[in-house]
Amino acid sequence: MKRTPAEAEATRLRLLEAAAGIFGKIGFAAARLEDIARAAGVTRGAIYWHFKDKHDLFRSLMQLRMARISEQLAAIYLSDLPPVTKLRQLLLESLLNLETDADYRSGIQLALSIGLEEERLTELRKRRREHIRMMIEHLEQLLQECAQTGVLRPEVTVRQAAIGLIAWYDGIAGFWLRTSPRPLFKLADDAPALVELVLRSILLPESD
Amino acid sequence: MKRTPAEAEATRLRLLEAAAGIFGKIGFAAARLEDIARAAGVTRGAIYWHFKDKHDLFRSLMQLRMARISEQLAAIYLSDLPPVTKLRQLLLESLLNLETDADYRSGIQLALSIGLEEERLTELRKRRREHIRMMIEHLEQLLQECAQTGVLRPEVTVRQAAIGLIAWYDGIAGFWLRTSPRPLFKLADDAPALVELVLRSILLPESD
DNA sequence: AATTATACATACACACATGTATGTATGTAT
DNA sequence: ATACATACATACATGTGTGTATGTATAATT
Repeated sequence: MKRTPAEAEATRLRLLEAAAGIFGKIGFAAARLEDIARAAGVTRGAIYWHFKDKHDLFRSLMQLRMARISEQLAAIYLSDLPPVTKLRQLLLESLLNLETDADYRSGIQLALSIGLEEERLTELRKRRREHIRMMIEHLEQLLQECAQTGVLRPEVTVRQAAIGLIAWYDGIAGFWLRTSPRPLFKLADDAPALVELVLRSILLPESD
Repeated sequence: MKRTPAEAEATRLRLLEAAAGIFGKIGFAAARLEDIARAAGVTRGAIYWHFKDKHDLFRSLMQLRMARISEQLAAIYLSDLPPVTKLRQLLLESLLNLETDADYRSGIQLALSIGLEEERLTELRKRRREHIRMMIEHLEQLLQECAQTGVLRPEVTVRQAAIGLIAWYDGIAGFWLRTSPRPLFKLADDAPALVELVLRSILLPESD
C-alpha cells in the first residue's frame, strides 16, 4: 500500500481540502476525523501519518489558508494604482473572493470559527490576532496615503477608519457566510454598492 | 432535597445564566454539561430535571434571549419619533446594549456561536434566519419612511441600506465581542461617532 | 402524621471519538 | 533479488461526555 511520493502528497492535499470543508461547516470540536478521512477517500490512519493529531491538521490547514489570503491581498497592495483606487479594489476583491474563491472563503470561515472553540487553539487565535493586526497596519498605511492626497474626511482618524473597515468587512463576510448556502444577497450584485457605501462614510464626497 | 417552587425556578434561571456563559464562551459542542451545572452550583441531575437534554437547554436559552432582543427593539420601533431619529436611536441603543445589558450581550454572542456547530441545531439556525429576516424587513420599512421624507440618498436602495446596516452592526458587535475582555474601544465613548459615521453613508448631509 | 410528589444528587451504562499499536502491501535502494 | 522504508489500513485501548436509572431529602397534600 505504499504510494509514490507524488501520490502521497496528493492524498495530503485531499485531506486538507476535506478538512477545510468539514471544519468550516461544523467547526473544530464537532468535526470528526472519520468524516474528514472518508471525504478524502482514505481512513484515519492516513491523517495520523501526515499530521501529528487533530490540532496539527487544523493548524496546518489554517496556516495554508492564511498564507493564501495574505498573498492575494499583497498582490493588490503591491500594484501600481492610486491609493483610493487601491483601497476600493482591496475591499471589492476581498468581498468577491468569498463567492468566487473557495479557498479564500474557507480561510475566512475557519478564521471566524475559532473565535470560540477549544482552549488548545489559543496559539492559533494569537496568530490570527497577529494576522489581523498586520492587515490593520497595511490598511493604515494605505489610508495614510489617501489622507495625504486629501481625500480622507478630516474628522476621521486613520486608525478609526482602519478598524472601522476591518469591522465592516468582518460584518459583511460573517453575515454572508452565516446565511450561506442560500445567502440573503448576492455578492456579485451588491458588493460594489456596499463598497461605495462604506467608502462614502470615510472619504470626502468629491473623491472618485 | 425537594425545594420550594420559587427555589426551583431560581435554580432553573441560574442554570440558564450559567449555560449562557459557557455556551457563549466556547460554543455548543465544546461546552460540557458538567461545567454548566457546576457554574450554577448544582449537578447535571438538575439540568435533566429542568430540561429534556443538552439541545433543549440551548434552545430554551436561545429563545429567551431572542425574545428579549426583539422586545427591546420593538420598544424603539413602536415609539413615536420621526423616522431618522428612530433609526439613530435603534443603532445607538443596539450598540450600547452590548456594554450595559448582559442578557442582550449573551444573546448576540449565542447567535454568533451557532453559525457553525452541529447538524441538530439546524432548526435553531432556521429560527435565527427568520429572526434576522424580520429585523431586515423592519429596517427596510423604517428606511422606506426615511426615504419618503427625502433624507435618504437617492442612489442608495432601501434594501442595500438595510443589508449594509445589519452587516455594519454585525461587524462592530462581533469585533467588540471578540476582543471582549479587553475591548479595543469603549462603546459608551465611541458608539455615537460610529453611528453618525454609518448614517452619513446612507443619509443626505443636511438631514439631522 | 402519613403519604405522595417534587427537586434534585449519585451512580451507571452506553456511545463515540481520539490516539496508538500493529499489520501490510508496495515503492525504492542496494 | 533482497531488504528496508514508506504510506497507509485495521484493530484496539482509553478517556470522556451524554443520557438514564435510581436514591433521597424535603415540601406539599391528605
